[in-house]
Amino acid sequence: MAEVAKSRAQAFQFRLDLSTGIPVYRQLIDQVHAALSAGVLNPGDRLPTVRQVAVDLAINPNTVVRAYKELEIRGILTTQQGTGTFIAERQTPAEDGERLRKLYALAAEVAARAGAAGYTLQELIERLNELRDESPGARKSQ
Amino acid sequence: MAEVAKSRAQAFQFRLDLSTGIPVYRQLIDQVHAALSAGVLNPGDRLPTVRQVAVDLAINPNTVVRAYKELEIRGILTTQQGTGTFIAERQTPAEDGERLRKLYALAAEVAARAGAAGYTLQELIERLNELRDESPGARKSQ
DNA sequence: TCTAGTGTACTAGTTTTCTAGTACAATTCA
DNA sequence: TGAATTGTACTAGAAAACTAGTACACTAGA
Repeated sequence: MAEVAKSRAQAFQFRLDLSTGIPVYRQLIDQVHAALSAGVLNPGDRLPTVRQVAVDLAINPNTVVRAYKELEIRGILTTQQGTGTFIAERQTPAEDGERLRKLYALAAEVAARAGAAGYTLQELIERLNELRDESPGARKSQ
Repeated sequence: MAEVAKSRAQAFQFRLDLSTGIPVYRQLIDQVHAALSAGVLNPGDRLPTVRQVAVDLAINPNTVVRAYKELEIRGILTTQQGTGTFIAERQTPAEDGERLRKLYALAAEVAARAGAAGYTLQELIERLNELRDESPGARKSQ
């Protein structure tokens, strides 16, 4: 028994809302993003195993894999076959990982809010584009 | 021959980029939005007819209809069977005004938060664009 | 080595999305 | 009224998205 996994941040659990029509794998991704921005998950934390999530939510392991894989591609987490899945220590070594990670989290949250309020992402993006064009002051101080 | 349509803002034309993988109907919607924000299209302007667009772009009339219909639902344009499709005089007829105002408020708040966190609006917009392209579904209630 | 626990790969079925085919209905104008 | 022009409705097929079934491979620990 991996007591490490048990004693640490194993508390994290996924939820599922089938009434929204939002794909399961995307809900998982969003929840990881949200947990990251909320500080519930931190670098090095272990995520529940593919099978564990599959059993808990009564879904197929591959659906969990898909979510984990996308997050891994973005550098959000790392997977180690036979060991487990963990929040990456450094999200994106390319640039300032922390900064980019927060930007992702912010974008995800914004997207979720817009959707919940009945707006398409496209609509929001257009308004933001207008704002950007209107007030160059909102840009990086130059 | 409707010389009215000919002499007025009939200049507007749709384009199509099949290499992007973005659905045709969506490209049409985006182009109307872009033309509106760019001032190329203005309230009262007539859009090319469903059939005209279908012929020009070698697509099915119903694909054009779908784009026009979504824009109509949002109050962007009005259609009149047997007459044509026009940019709505008032983009925000009463109740839609409330909706748009809230969108503006949301956009403003988002912009403020991004700025406070040290991101440019451009950065956020780019991430949102990625999110949009990743999940074009999200299913807006119809 | 052996076993338990982990992620992975391949394939397939179902659902949703997107586009098309075809016929119908409303409007305008001579 | 009747023809031409416009948008609309219904149906269906192809493609993509999403999830599932099943077997395999890697890792850690006894």
